[in-house]
Amino acid sequence: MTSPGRRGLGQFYPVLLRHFGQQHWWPAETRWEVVVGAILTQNTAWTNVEKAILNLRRAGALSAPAMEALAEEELARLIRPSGYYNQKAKKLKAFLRFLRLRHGGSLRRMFRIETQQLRRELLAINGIGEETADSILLYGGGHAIFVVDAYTRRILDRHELISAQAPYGEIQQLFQREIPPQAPVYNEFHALLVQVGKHHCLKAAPQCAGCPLEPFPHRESQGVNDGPQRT
DNA sequence: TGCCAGGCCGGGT
DNA sequence: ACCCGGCATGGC
Repeated sequence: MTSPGRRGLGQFYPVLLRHFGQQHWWPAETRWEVVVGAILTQNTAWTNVEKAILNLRRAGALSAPAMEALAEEELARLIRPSGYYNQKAKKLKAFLRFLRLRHGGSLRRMFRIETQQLRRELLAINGIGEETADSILLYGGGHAIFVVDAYTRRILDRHELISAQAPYGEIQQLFQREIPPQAPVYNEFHALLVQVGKHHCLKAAPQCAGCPLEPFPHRESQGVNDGPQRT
């Protein structure tokens, strides 16, 4: 009978889907935009990324060749609203160089590489860590790999399914063991977790009331101790 | 006003 | 193998 996860997890998905509906992620027009967005959204609110992408579009720089033609300083200026703009301009340039040298500048060719092999290649690029690599793989290339982000960590920690300090790979494997590897499902599931995270399981306050996952076992506070004693 | 947001890197222990 | 400081903007 294969118990569905230790508790929840597998059961979260249908509940969230029913509550929020399809998310239609990643919010981008093209696969190249997915790559750009994945880098720009590192530790940054998506609304700021939207401003940066709008700047790029208005400058006609929202394609790989056009972006690569820009001076790094000019690219940094355009993506300024997304924060860390000097770092991120460098990262975009690093990805562009990788794409051109290693895959002839073609995302279609790049995404034909086997999942784990391509993942290693992406991680070797300076500025691409695990979450960014997996976002590109899943949302850009349709590879069946689960994306773990801060929301995912917080939600699983809140439900005591795994420690928030657990290594990325452990959390990822938890999902990939429980959920059969289908990209559309991984895509939707992660998008739904972000949706939950935006309204509940906040860093500052729990906000458990009204959460669709409220029926599942969880703790209200996030401290190691149970928060302030109520005496 | 301070805290937060869909991380990652490099240097130090 | 961890831990930390740095990177930066815009919204509430």
